[in-house]
Amino acid sequence: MIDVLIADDHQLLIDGIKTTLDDVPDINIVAEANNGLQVLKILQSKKIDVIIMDINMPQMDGLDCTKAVCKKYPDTKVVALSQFDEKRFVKKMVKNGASGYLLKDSGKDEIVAAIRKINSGEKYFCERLSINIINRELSTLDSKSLFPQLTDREIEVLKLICKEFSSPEIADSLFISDKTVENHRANLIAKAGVKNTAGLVRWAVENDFVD
Amino acid sequence: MIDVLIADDHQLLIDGIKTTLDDVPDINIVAEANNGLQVLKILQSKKIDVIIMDINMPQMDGLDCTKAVCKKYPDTKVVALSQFDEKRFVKKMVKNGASGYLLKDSGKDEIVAAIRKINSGEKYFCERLSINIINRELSTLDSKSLFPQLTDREIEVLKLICKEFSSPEIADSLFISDKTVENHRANLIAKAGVKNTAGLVRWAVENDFVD
DNA sequence: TTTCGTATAGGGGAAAACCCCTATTTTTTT
DNA sequence: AAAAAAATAGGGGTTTTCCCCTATACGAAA
Repeated sequence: MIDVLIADDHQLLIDGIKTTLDDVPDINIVAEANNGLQVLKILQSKKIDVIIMDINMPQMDGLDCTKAVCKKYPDTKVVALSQFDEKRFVKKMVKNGASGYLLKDSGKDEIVAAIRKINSGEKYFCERLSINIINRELSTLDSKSLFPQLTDREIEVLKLICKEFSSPEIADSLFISDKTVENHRANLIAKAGVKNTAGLVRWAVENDFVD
Repeated sequence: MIDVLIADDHQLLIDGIKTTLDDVPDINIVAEANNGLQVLKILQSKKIDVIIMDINMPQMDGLDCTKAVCKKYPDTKVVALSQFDEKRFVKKMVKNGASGYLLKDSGKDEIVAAIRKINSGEKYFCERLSINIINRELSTLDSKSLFPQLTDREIEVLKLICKEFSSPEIADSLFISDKTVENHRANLIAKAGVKNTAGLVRWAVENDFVD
């Protein structure tokens, strides 16, 4: 039996999925939430196998919630549910730990297949993702190897570099030495596999570390 | 009477639009295509007023096709049709000469309004484009003034900067002095309205000067 | 014909980036 | 408790970027 939580701010959609999955014997909808905070609250008391997670939610969205869930409850799998088949969202969700991606107009078979696959530890990406090219990329690689693992501080520095801050300016705004910033910058350049700050910024923009 | 061509690789969507526009007296669907090459072929024999152009198509996509059409047939207007309301796509299509942008889930009224406006030489941008801010930018400005006018040489230098070339390296590969490259770099930074090379690269990526 | 824009190139100097290192403290993981 | 990873910071140097200028040559536009 797979215990599933549905998180979406549209109750209609939750009801729709519940109805759809009503007669599936091995899938059990045991909880629902309308935003990311509710998800975290439910996880404190209930053990959940798979979360069907909308990306756009108030208070705490699916991106941040997925990140939090995958960190605190690594056994709980997340499948993203969205109306957009946008490269950025897909990549971002996978980066945050999601095991799969479904579009909101997916059929019953697809949803059921996704839940089963993901519960068994596999990945599942909706066939109709416009960028099918990245399917293979994403399903073979996991969130750790997809991107070099940047530390929180490195991401912080990277974002400031992309906002045209110089090393001394970053040092001032983070209350650290400019030598430390230069170290972070060098590590970022190495991790991104680029040659200089220009390459780093391009890599950051193309891999959604900005905005 | 407005003669319209629909270009989309999903026949279902073409049929949908045809049905929708069936009873509009002044709009006539006179042709359809499933990719960009077919569009160019049709234009050789038929005079078209407005092309409803999908962005994602096999063989030749909407971006390249729009560029080709606007160059060869300046009287034929193009309205982009896409499921993505992504800044990048919108900007790219406008840059390539499109007169408007519609989302695929637009209503009949919106499609009809767009075709009429665009046929009369105006611009039309779907209200629900998530980045409504740029609506005013785009509808008042044309494709030439949308971006600061970079010279050919500047674009050449810019692309090399984005490819992680340093000024001396660029100088070597273009057979000019590194001082000249530095001048181009400074002019680029000024034209882009950014502070340093990091900002320039980000601006270049976001405005599709790379790749 | 004169002006304007573009491409070219230089001088000179300050700031930043880049590249080696080493090293300590703190946090996380095992 | 020990080991690993992350964050901190420094020394010392080279290269590049950045910011002032000036200046010439050329072609196109006014």
